[in-house]
Amino acid sequence: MSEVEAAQDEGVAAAAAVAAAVAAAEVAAAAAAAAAAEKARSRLSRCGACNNCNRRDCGLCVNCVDKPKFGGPGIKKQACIARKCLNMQAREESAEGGGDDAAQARKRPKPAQPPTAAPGSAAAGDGERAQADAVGAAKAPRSHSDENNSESNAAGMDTDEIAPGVAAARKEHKDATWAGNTDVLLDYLVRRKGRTEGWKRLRETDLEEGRALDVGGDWPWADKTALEEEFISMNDRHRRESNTAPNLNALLVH
DNA sequence: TGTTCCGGTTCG
DNA sequence: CGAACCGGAACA
Ligand SMILES: [Zn+2]
Ligand SMILES: [Zn+2]
Repeated sequence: MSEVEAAQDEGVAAAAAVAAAVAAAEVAAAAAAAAAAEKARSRLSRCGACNNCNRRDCGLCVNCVDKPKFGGPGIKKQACIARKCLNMQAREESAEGGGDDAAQARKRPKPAQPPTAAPGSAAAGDGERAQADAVGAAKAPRSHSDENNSESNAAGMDTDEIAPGVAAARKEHKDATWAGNTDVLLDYLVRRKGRTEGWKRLRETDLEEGRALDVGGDWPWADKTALEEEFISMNDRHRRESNTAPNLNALLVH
């Protein structure tokens, strides 16, 4: 083989390689564009079917405690750690023609009602342990010095009759929820990394001495802290991978 | 209106 | 690079 011939072969090979590279690049670019376009619309939302989706707000994790509903400042804005969906689904783009399926029923969380019956009574119990008072949830534990409570009900007696046991149970229920709130909030404040701004603002306004009451609920987790840790990492891992892996069925814990 | 909480951005 | 923040659409 002459040197000229060898050089020609090399040239041909190089040209072919370039062509192949260009083609591959085009494919990759197209894929990237498609992926980017996909990412733009279509968020993921909770499946509504997994264990966590069917849980109620625990009211104790850092994410719950952050919620205004629980007296938090709403800085983190994340789902309850115990409720973080384990199988996020692509949001179905709009409603398909005609009557849609039963996907609607399992969208939003259970209201998480306060006790409707005094503990020990017939209607109490059966998995109705968790707290989370969403009804008439007062604002922050101590909203800015503002009190406007005037009884203006001159119409006489009201027909609203709540059994004394229930009223007491509700109050206790709520007190317990709020008590844990401040503790967890404070704990998180000293334990967290990074940012300062949001919570700094909180510190000078809402934070105050918390009465430690400790919620006496029987949670499914034995060691609250350990499980919380587990869920936090799961949460983040899921979040990170959700770009490429919309379905993480492997994480289902049925 | 208030709540949920994803996902992108920014901070450490 | 992971943790924290927060804009803001979807929902109730
Ligand atoms: Zn929670
Ligand atoms: Zn789910």
